[in-house]
Amino acid sequence: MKILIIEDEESLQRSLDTYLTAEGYTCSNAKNYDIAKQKLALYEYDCILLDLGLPGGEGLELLRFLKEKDRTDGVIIISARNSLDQKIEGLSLGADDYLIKPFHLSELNARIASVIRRRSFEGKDHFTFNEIDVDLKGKQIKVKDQIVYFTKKEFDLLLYFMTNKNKAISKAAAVEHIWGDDADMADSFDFIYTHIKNIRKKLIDAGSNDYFQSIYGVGYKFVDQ
Amino acid sequence: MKILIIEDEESLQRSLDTYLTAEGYTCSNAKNYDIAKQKLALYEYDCILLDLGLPGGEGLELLRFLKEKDRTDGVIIISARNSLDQKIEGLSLGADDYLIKPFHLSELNARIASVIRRRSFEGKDHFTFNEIDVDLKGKQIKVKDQIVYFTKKEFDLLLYFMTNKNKAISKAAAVEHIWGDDADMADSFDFIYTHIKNIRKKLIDAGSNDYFQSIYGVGYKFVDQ
DNA sequence: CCTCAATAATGAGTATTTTCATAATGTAAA
DNA sequence: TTTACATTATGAAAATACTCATTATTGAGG
Repeated sequence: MKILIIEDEESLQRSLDTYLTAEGYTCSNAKNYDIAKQKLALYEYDCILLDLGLPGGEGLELLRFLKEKDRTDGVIIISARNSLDQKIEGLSLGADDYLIKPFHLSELNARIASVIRRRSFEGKDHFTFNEIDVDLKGKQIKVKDQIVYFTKKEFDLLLYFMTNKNKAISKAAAVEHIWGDDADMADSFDFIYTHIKNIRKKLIDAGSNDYFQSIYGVGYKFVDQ
Repeated sequence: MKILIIEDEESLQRSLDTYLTAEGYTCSNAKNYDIAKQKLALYEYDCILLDLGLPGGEGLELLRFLKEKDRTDGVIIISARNSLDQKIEGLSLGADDYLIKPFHLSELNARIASVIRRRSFEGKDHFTFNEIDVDLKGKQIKVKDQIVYFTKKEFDLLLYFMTNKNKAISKAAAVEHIWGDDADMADSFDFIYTHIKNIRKKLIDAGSNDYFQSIYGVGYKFVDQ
């Protein structure tokens, strides 16, 4: 997953890059309008973090550029709350989300994941990976064209990992995804082991592979292989 | 719950008023800056729906006014997506949420409920109603100073009804609140009967009243009485 | 390589959530 | 009033989710 960080404030840019790289994203940086435009001309990104605080309203300019070109890159706007004069036209210009500084990196991470996931589903009603086919509308999963029944939690979890293929997912992140806001209610994440075990069993029983690779001290990665 | 609708487009204003009144809110209308300001000077509202499309940026002006006066009314901004020149400074100015036209009334309804709920919790860690005391941090409920154990779903449901005291809640709305996004996965809402039954029993066993009044064809209302 | 401590997997038990069949109740029409 | 029909209540059973104790695996440091 490729992310473009458009941010002039160097310390923030560096934290973002470090954090997101650790999260498994491939980051590219642009510290001003020109570099950003140049990179945007060359590549598409899964998600663009755009600081509207670039001088001279250049942030909005970039957003307009993307819109004109019918680009489908996900965009998350970052802006300062105290810059009252800063115009936030962004959402009308098609940005996917916004964040007001200061924000927690984990919050950013969640939004990026959500934007990427939303985009990867856009218009689709099936999500396929090798012999696994997830029917998003019918909430049904087929493995090798055979319906395999997964419980709701299993379904959510499997889909979550599939949409984050080859990306290490911490247990905490997975639990937050299952539990949503109530995640803080959980005092132990142990039940994730049970769910993973059950999903693995169902997949293997259906003649598929164990795509879940456990990452010691972190969580799991759903791998190609 | 009092809502102020600041909207100049008459047909939209009327739909909002009709719908929200049916939802049990008390609506007040303002079709321009002057009327809005006048009403705001007289009353506080639980939620203000503010169309930023008022001529001459008057919408933002109202928002600044509220901010200056340290008003705590909830504010949801409504704005048109295609009005590219419209400046959406709103979020920096302390609005609680925004909606881009056109939107579904049910979506608006959900946001209003969420804004009102959030505000009613602001800074509190207890939510009390007669002899029922909900410890929001400790996720614990006391009835007549005795701890009564509710399961997670029961807890959420009871709290939801308590925060919507005297307001009819449809089963669909309650289920959506329990299930979140997965609500569409539900093909039957029957389990709500069981949950309500169990909550009622626990409350009555603890010496409290049955505050749940069932509304035929709709759902339930948590009443004062 | 071993050893050790930390983390993960597993199986079985417990609790919660949901479904289902049935009974009770409310509403409107005959 | 009845009657018919739809909605809600209830108890019990089934499915699901979570916990816990035990065993296995991992990776760091000797």
